Amino acid sequence: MDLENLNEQQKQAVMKTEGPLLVLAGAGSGKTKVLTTRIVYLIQEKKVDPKSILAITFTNKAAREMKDRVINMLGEKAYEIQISTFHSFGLQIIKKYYEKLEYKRNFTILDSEDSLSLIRKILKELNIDPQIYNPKRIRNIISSNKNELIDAEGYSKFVHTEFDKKVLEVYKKYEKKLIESSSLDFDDLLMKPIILFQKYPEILQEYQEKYKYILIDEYQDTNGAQYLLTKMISAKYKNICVVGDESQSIYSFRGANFRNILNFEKDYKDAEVILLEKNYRSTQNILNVANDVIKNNTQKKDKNLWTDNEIGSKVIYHQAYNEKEEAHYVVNKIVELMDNGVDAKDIAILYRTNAQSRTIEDAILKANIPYKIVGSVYFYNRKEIKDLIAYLKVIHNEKDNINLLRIINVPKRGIGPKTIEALTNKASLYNKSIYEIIESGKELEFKKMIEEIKSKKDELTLTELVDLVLDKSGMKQELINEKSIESEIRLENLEEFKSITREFEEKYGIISLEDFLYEVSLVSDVEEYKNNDNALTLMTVHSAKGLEFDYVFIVGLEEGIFPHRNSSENFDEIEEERRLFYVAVTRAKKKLWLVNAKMRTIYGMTNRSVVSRFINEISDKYLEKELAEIQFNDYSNLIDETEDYAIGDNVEHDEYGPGIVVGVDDKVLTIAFSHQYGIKKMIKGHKSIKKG
DNA sequence: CGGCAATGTGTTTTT
DNA sequence: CACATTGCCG
Repeated sequence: MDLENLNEQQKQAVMKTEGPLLVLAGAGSGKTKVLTTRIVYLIQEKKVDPKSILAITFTNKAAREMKDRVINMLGEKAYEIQISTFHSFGLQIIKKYYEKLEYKRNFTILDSEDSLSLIRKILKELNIDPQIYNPKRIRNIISSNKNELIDAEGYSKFVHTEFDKKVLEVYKKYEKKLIESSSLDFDDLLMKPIILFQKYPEILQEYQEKYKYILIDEYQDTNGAQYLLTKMISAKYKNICVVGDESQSIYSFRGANFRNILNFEKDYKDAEVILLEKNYRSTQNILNVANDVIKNNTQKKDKNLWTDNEIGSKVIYHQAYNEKEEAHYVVNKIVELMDNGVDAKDIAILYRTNAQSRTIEDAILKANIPYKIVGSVYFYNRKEIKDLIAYLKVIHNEKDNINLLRIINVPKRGIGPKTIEALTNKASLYNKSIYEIIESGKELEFKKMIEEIKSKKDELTLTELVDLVLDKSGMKQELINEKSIESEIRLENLEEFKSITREFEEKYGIISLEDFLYEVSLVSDVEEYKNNDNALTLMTVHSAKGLEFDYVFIVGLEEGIFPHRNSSENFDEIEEERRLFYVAVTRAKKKLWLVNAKMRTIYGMTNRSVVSRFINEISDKYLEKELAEIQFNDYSNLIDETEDYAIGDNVEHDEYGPGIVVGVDDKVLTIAFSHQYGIKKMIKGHKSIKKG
């Protein structure tokens, strides 16, 4: 087999098939190529049975990409390789051994929003004030414990404060309710297989024997459960190859532990380590910027990206006057690029928080550039879609109280909070599901409706079933009656959903409701089904991981935004923000712009911003700085240079009303406005301020 | 029970 | 500012 198009390190990583191997793959160093070539090498050269290879990724997208590439290289045989995400792998195990885990065959997978409503419900039942015990926070605590394999019982050992005590109470009830409703949350998909393996060593052995060769992508993002799961399965043959880059670990807030990668050599004594430092993606200038910043992190392996690519133009650092001008600047540059023949799809605007997309979107709309915003509103998170799926889930598993409560009064059928409370109480009194104890009233009509659909479901295709649900539930009619733009969009989304079910049917032939629900539960983004048209991409840096673009704009490089204010206190969190910045920079192939604004309005408050520390960490020799005070003419007439101020002057602001000057410096006034606006800094002589 | 006004809250999010 | 959630009243 031909390995000639690989570099020396890549070749080593492919050929070292036996024993533990750690591949530290810098951004753009050909990681996926190594992984896929390695799989092919195992099969073709080492005559390994495709069935004994397990390759694990984090996203469906990555799994699919790997699969496609391997299919291209291997053909038919590739279908026998187990290439899947952590969660779908976990699900497969649970599907096989659900009985040993006390689950019914028709268990439900709850998404994070479902978990949250379950927690809200539990708080209510336990009479715990959600103001003090924030449901989201509690969910996160429970989730991170599960990711570290700490169940409620285990958590009881960590209880110190009153707060912990309440969390424990909720956690216990949460566990109980999941079992009662035969439901699993996302974390269970990883945790339950481990519990299964611990309880039944013979089952673990079966998996150890089956998967003699294991590959894990993005190892820096593994959490405790994922780490242990793969460790257990690889324990016998120890042919485990992990690929990752600790400098790209950006999900620690979700339990990812990049120390898993740093500790790999300790975990596997005879591990070999291969560094992939040659970058095939970016210009030297871009890499220099990335290296300059990331070297300020203390927790990392030494690694220095280099490239044979050209030096390229310097990275532009542009400071705009405010966020509108920031957007204006970026859009102008993009128009320029496109005038010079660049395709919109080769350009991306990256930001730290979704909220930043608005201003940019406005500017893009004015310039009439085709664009797409990735990941802000997930298709499956839209209300009407979630409602429809909730119906399907209840039809599949009537014990699923969470989804039942979601739709019992959707569309409105006169079942209000009182009735719901009564039903909930009765259900817990008799230790039955809500569905079971329904015997009268409007809710009985609801139950009969579900029963009717259930009785017909076996004769229908999935798409027909969806139609029946939309019809019988009244969801469709409600939207038709509403006749608003909003309801039109919702109806369209439901149609879109049917096109997805149709696609499933084309792909798999007859697909059961069960399989469809499992699949849908593990796929959160419909973009994955959609074609990539030629559009400019707007997205958060997090969503940009793993992608690349010729031209990249990173905006909002200000203290408080990037790095984010919630992370600026804590050392570890700042390092994570820095890794995030590193990820952002290394997305760019040809040219990179770093952009920020001097003034920014957040939550309706305008404040002067401080340049992001990451900008200051970059050596001047790689940067071309454009520190525009006022970039565009239409702003210059707002400044009146003749006005002079002193401390104590009374002023009147267009928006904030009366204020008193409390500070004057060269160009900037500090003004105290009424308390709802607070103290603000403004450019001296700005037309929005008048002496009063 | 359902609709509307008041109030509060505010990162990132592979599954 | 923009959105979600809560609380009150018809």
